[in-house]
Amino acid sequence: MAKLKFAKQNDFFQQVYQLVRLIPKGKVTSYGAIAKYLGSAKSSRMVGYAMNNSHVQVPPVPAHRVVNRNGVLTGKHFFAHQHEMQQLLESEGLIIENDQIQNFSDSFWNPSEALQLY
DNA sequence: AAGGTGACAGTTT
DNA sequence: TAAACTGCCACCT
Repeated sequence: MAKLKFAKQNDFFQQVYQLVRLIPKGKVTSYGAIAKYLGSAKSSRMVGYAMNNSHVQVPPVPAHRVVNRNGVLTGKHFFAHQHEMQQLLESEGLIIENDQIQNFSDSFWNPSEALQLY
């Protein structure tokens, strides 16, 4: 009885959420890197799409640590307050200017390398 | 059930 | 050089 409705999105989204939760504080990654790590390099758009439900996920997903390939805070508009994403990143020691992360390459966190895929 | 969508990325003009 | 177009694939209505 009582089927669990939230067991629906178990495939891609959950993997994305888990991976995003593994991003260390002060580090950021890109949608493409996540998609590639999950095996679907072409599904980078879907990664961002997954973040739409990130706010209802539990535990919460640090979506602010995910930006696009250019290091631009493209998803800031999806936060409660437009500057929330930037502020969160700044509180983690990152420098953001004109909605773009400075020294992005230096703060980039590559899941494939960090998790040391065998 | 089928079509439309998108918090991207890569290619072309 | 920068801007614009297309591909993409899993989710959503």
